[in-house]
Amino acid sequence: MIGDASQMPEFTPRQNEVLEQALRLLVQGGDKALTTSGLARAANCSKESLYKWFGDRDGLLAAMIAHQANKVRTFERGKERLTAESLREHLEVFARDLLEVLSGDISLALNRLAVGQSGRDGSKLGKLLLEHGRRQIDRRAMALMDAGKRAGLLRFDDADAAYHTLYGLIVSDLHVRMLLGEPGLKDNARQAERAVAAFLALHGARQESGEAMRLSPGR
Amino acid sequence: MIGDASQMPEFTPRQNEVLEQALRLLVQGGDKALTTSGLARAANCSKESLYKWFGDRDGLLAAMIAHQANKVRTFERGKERLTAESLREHLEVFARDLLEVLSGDISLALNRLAVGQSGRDGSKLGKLLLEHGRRQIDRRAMALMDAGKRAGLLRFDDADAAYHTLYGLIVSDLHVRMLLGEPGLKDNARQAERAVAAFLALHGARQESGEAMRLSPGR
DNA sequence: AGGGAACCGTACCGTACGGTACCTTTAGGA
DNA sequence: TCCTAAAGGTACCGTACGGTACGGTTCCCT
Repeated sequence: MIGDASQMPEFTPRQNEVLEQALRLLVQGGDKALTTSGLARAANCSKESLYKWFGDRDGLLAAMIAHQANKVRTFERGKERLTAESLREHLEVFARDLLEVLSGDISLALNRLAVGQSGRDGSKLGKLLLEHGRRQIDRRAMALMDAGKRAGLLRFDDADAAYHTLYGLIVSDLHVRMLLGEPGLKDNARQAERAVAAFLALHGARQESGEAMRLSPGR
Repeated sequence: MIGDASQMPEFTPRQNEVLEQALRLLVQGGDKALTTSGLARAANCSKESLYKWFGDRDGLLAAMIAHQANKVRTFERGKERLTAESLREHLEVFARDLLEVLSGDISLALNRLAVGQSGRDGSKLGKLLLEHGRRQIDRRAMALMDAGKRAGLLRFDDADAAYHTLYGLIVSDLHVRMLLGEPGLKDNARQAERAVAAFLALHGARQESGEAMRLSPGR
């Protein structure tokens, strides 16, 4: 809760309250449950106010995404000196956080909404979601990878490609499966460990990590 | 109703024709464009026939998935002897095919539909889609991996985990991005190459492939 | 105290969908 | 040739949504 003066749609407290209710409705019942009448009833506001504040239904959806993005601020990591161990630790924390975020109720509901809408509206919502929701976590990962490379702990030519590799190792098809309604993983930490071990085997400077995959130690 | 032992719903030619039109409508305009009236008009059939054949709208959607799954049969691979090179080639073909399938119009439209529906119906469609659409390609990959291991070309403890690793390396977040409306890759082949190189670096028996990532040769 | 803006609650409108009913048309079997 | 079953065409019903209009209420500003 710091006074962050970044770029802001910045809604009033009342509007934030309404948006929170809107998210709740969306999470509980999908986009069919998010009707203007229903939201007005649930949030104790009038439909007229909704249209005055957000323009139309699409404006409301966009506002919900912006609102959620405003809530999920990610910490900038301290500038400690990286060791092989601390890098691995940071990568695993990142992996766990990523899995946590992707499997969150609100994230899933918003992604489902944007996916469902993406055929008709020229994927406006999808773009918004990727922009707002992904930029933070992407930056964090890229900073981490850059620091790793600068410290001589990681090797790669294309940071973007390496990040996509890391992302794929962490998430695989879990995101889509969860979007389709499958329950998430039982153990995010284990998945994070394995993904990071594989990533270090591919892009780590030391080769010994290459054996980690075969041993696959339980934690 | 002759003794075809396999488990397919098996629609009549007329019904398949209607389902094809339904898929066309879905691809073009998303689920809002797939209305019973619209489908009846587009397919020159009556709404009453639609309800007689498929029960209700959900039945129609399920039938569309089954119909599409019936179309996408994957070849069982011949039992040639595997070498390191042929394994790599097979893996790359698999990767390209996977990317091709996932970025297909109909696949994307059906996945969008199932994702949008997955909040309300207990993810019935999502299960159907994963079941019908994924089983074929999963089996093909697992057979390939098993053959690779048996030939001493691949090393892993858990075939399922290794397959998920391969899948993540190939697809990363591409599927979700495409579902959200982003255009697909320009070059599937390049992505397939890189993913397979990384996979072999992790699970291949020969270590020399580990260097492939750093050199990252052009095609 | 008074005036005005913002907002709530509700009633209303047009539309479009899912689903049903009814009638007409075609095709095949005796 | 006639009869029956399947399927096309269409009109219809109930419902629910997005969006608008309007009267009443709260609250702030001066």
